[in-house]
Amino acid sequence: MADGKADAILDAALRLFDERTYAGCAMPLIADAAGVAAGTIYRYFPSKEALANALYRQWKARYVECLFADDDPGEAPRPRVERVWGALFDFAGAHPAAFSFLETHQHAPYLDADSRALSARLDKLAVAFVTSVQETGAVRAAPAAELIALFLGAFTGLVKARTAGYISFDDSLRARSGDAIWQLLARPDAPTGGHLMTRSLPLTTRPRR
Amino acid sequence: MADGKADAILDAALRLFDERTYAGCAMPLIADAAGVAAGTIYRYFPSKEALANALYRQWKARYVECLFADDDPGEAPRPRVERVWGALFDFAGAHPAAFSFLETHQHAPYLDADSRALSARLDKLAVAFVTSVQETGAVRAAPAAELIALFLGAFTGLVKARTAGYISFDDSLRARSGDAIWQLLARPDAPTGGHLMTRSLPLTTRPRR
Amino acid sequence: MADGKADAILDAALRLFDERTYAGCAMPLIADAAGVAAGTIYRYFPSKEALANALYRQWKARYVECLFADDDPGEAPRPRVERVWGALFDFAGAHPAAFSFLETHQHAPYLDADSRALSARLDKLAVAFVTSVQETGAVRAAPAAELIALFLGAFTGLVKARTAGYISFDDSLRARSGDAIWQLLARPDAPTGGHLMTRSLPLTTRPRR
Amino acid sequence: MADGKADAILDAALRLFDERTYAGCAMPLIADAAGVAAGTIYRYFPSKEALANALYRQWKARYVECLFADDDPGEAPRPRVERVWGALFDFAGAHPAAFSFLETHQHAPYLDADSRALSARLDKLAVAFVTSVQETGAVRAAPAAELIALFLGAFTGLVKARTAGYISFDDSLRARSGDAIWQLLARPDAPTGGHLMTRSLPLTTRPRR
DNA sequence: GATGAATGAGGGTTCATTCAT
DNA sequence: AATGAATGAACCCTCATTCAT
Repeated sequence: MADGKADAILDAALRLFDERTYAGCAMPLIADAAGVAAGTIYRYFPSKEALANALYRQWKARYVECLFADDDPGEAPRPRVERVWGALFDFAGAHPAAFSFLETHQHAPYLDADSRALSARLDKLAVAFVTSVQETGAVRAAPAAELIALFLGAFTGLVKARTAGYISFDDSLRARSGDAIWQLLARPDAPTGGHLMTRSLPLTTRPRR
Repeated sequence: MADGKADAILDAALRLFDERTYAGCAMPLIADAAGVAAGTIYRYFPSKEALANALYRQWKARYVECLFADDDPGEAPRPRVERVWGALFDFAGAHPAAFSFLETHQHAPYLDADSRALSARLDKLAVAFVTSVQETGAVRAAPAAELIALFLGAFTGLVKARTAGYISFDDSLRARSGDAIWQLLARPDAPTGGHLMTRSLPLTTRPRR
Repeated sequence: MADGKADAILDAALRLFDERTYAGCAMPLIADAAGVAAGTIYRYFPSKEALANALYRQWKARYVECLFADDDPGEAPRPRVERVWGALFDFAGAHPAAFSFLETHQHAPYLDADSRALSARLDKLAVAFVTSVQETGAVRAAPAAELIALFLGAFTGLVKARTAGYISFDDSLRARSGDAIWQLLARPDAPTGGHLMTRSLPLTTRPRR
Repeated sequence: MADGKADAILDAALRLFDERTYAGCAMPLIADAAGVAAGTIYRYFPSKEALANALYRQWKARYVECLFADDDPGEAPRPRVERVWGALFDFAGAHPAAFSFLETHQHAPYLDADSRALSARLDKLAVAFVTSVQETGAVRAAPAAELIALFLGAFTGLVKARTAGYISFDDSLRARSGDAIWQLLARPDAPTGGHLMTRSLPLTTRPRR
């Protein structure tokens, strides 16, 4: 995972910031974990704050990139939602510390304007996605922020449970939780149907009221 | 909320630990926020770590206490689930910082054995609750830890969204999200029914396979 | 010389900044010399830079205050000049490190606006003094800055020679150097005269050419 | 001024040591200013201290060399003094940073025995010069160190005033200040005479008392 | 020879904790 | 009991120096 020194430092920082919080881990600790001297960090990052921002941006960018990468607005809502859920699984499965770090440090005081801008961009994409699936009528009419909070919060819960050792990420979890989260989002009185049907019958899904 | 000095200190610490993390806030800062001198904290708590543990235990105990306080194992699953969801709403609505603190600092390295024991006790209660509602057949057959993670994670998502100013806690949110979370937990092919029916038809809910 | 801790710190800093330059002496060194812990300095001064500025201002103010304190514009030029020379002697005799510090750190990059303003104020007073004594015709018609440079530079030379152990400050030095400096300043073809005579018999002293 | 790399390094170090003090400037800064890599300095100078000493010695040697280069003990005191004053002007005019560096770092703690020896040699030459001109009776009978301090201090004052932008070095300054400094040194009651006469009448200049 | 990345001791500064008041 | 000045270890960061390239 770590090729150059900068990467080794970023990797070590990611793990330690996630485990011990930003303020809770000393630069020499990160240096040790990265296998470099304390001073070396400063050849790559001008300060601890800059390191944390670089870290945040790096992962947030990857996160944004893969989250809606395969989304197809022409598809039916359920597969779209499950695809995003699957993308979360893929991302957090491969980079649990990164996912956790991004969630935990969402509004950290040391994040600079660029980092916040990136975060805001993701927020907008998420709102656009939710609004888009809501427009089909298959998804609850709640405020987008609310559904995002439930959806993302639920997934974050899984990641934390995994980190705590309570559960493990596998295909069965992915399938079960994907179904569960769809039920959470689905308009209760809408014809939900199975995977196969949803795709073929989007037009029949009409809100009753 | 703050009666004696100890309470003032605990209140200040709660807010600041939640806002700035444990390592990110200095004792004099807590003292200032509590309106006492730095040295005074040490008359009530032997150390910063002890203060954090006292804080954690105080709120975790209240949390545990109110979470399943009104649970009635004889009731139907849906109202039982919604009652717990409502208890979360009540608790987090009244003490958002406390809820957030408990969630964030769940596995903090400074928590001592007693704090962890308390945490484990809540975990057990939660597992027992989930197992209990699963036994009726109305709730998904997933591992309890998984459902707890989704359920609690989703609620935590709401609290964070509220803190970020994206949503606000009100009755409509409570109703909407209560319904959504039930759908997340409910056995997909079970007769979900309305609130009133759920209670009367638990026995008919049979898994297909 | 040092009463409270702040004074002890200022005294230690004065001596060490003078001996080893600002960048050349570490805060713990100052703390040791002041007989306090390193952290204690920061209860009185927010930073090393602030300490240096406080030091500069403290002494510059005293310096300005005593330099022209006894100057009487109605007096004859020579006694006025010698009074200032005497004031320098008194000040530098009592506080050699302070005088040296003020001279050496005159344009130090860490001096803030207030410190520079104080310095500029002294410069103006000096120019006003020189201009005033020049107006009598008894002092060279050179630019004020030039005469000040020579005058103050000569005195600084004495202080450095004293610090190096080459000379010692006593009444005979004061008298000799006071006379010498007057000769440096005096208009060459002006009636110089002795101390007593200067005032009453200027006209009898005729240059040969 | 910079031929090889060593010279470039010395030139950069001279300017920076003078501007920011020895402890106040980092080796990479000097390297940058010299247009070489940090490590390259160590191919020419074993350490920062050694670099500073080399610098000090280089300039002190040139300084000593040119200060009394044209002195002719057979000449009259006034022209001899003014020649030295002129040599100072030439040296400091051509190398203001060098002059300033030599004066400021006179007793710097990092100077080694050789550097101090060189400094002592100059001191001796200066004392010899002063003693020599005093013997003619045309110069004050004060201790040589005292006259040197006044003389050199006055000149240093001019250099500092120039650096600060208060004055500029030109022929009129040289003439005016040369006259002034002679008046400072001249025996008050001795026949001072003009330039031309002084030279022809050294033997007649007898102290009266 | 020259480079500049890497080192780690030491710099300025903060902060958990103590203790005289 | 309460204070807050004082402490010094530990923090983030700099920099003289080294060494693989």
